Amino acid sequence: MSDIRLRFAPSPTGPLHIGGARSALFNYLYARRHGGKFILRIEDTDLERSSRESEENIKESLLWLGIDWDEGIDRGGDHGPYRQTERLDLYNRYVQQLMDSGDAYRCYCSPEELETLREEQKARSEMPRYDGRCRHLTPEQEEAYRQEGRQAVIRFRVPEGRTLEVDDLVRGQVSFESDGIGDFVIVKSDGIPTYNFAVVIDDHTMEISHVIRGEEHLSNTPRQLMIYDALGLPRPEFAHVSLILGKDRSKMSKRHGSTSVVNYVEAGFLPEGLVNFLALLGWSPEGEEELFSVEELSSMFDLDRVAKNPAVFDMDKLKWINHQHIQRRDLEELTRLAIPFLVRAGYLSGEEAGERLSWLMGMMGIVRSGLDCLEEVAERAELFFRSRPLEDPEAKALLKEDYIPGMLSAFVSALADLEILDPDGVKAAFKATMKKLDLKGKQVFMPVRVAVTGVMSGPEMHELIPVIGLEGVRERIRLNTGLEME
RNA sequence: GGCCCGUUGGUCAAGCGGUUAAGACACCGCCCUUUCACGGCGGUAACAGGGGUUCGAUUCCCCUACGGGUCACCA
Repeated sequence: MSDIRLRFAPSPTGPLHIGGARSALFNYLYARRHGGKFILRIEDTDLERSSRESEENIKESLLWLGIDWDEGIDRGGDHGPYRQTERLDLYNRYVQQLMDSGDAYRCYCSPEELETLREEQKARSEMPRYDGRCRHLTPEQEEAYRQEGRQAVIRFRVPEGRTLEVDDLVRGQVSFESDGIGDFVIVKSDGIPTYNFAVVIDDHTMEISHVIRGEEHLSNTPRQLMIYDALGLPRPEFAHVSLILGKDRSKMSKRHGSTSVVNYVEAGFLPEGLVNFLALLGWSPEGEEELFSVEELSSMFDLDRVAKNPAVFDMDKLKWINHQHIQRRDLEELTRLAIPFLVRAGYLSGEEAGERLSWLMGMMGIVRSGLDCLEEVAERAELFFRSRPLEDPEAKALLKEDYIPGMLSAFVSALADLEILDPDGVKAAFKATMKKLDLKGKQVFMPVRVAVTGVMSGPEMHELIPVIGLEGVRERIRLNTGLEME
């Protein structure tokens, strides 16, 4: 039995962010790789911003990505509850311990007073931080504040002159001076612990062995280290992964476009494509291969190949990787995944889709090579469902020649004569038409394409025609040229 | 501003004292294709700057510059 335990601990304050997804993925992959457990904990101590809706979104997104958890919310386990607001009693015990040892104290400063303090410090161009004015209140002073109706917070008493060191699994030795850190709040005035405190208690009581998280938490680490030390608790291993940046090299945020996992679900990316891309953002495999399934990643991933430098989110590469995974997916599965997009485009109804599955598979087999994501199927598949009205002047010009009606008619009857309408048959029909009327390929291929599809480009005609069928061909020619085909 | 982290082609990224400095995406070219894509082949393109250490630095150390993160009763 392995004692490797990792966790993903999001705050349910919005949909799962792409950076959060990568953190979750790294934790998950590390746990899988080393035969450990992966736990999902919800950090909802921010009552204002937390919502069940966000929690649901996060869970859904994780499951969509294929990142399932062994323990935690909805799964149970021996270390619950897994939602911080349900663990308040537990935190209180540790707070009491810190109060008893003198490592924590009550502070009665009002938000306004603290704001004024910060302003003053800024004006003197000092670092804004709590000055410790409530550090040594007498019981009488405390009582007086309470009489005023003031609500206390509990602050951690930061020791002076201490050097805090982390041996970070990706960044190496990193040290901080405690003198640069002011006494910070561990319990808010409403009695709810703050992140920096709760995370320590939770990671300890849940026996988390490795904390893999974003670099934005690196500067929080010394605070957490001091709490571990004050409580006499063993520290987990830490690994801080660098941030994912937007095109302008600042932390990826809303203004960079699609930042939540649901955005990619909606655009029709495949979970394995997004996972593959995310894994490659900040981590690199040993060989030159870049396309992997989650299972493969699970057997390869490790922290020693995680990069220290931040990575810019490259949409082009995501598309390419997703394109590759689209080509690898089972055709029927891919077709089923594409159906919602076809329905949304108005090409067919959900019921029809079920009845025409094999036909749809035939179509997908042709268009999939051009897809970076499923959303694009709406455009790519359009000509299988309807002919665009003939608008392109260049295309129109092609149908003006005198020989066109005869040629089309000959071609359609050649198609009609076929025993089976398959790619080879269509090729034969093209040949027969050219031979019969003594025409060159140039006079036949493009005009037929335009007459049938209304546009100058698209899949090979010998692939397209068997799928739309003889009637489809007749109908489209009638639509685009007004000619009736026998 | 203090503290912390980082800096190899446009982007991801290998490299862990001696290499013609990989590979991928993007881009460009050619081929395939009587179309557009797909696909195949090839090409352009990088060690931020300055000091050390060393026989030798992309690699180790220091400084500078630049980028980012963080300094909340948010996580």
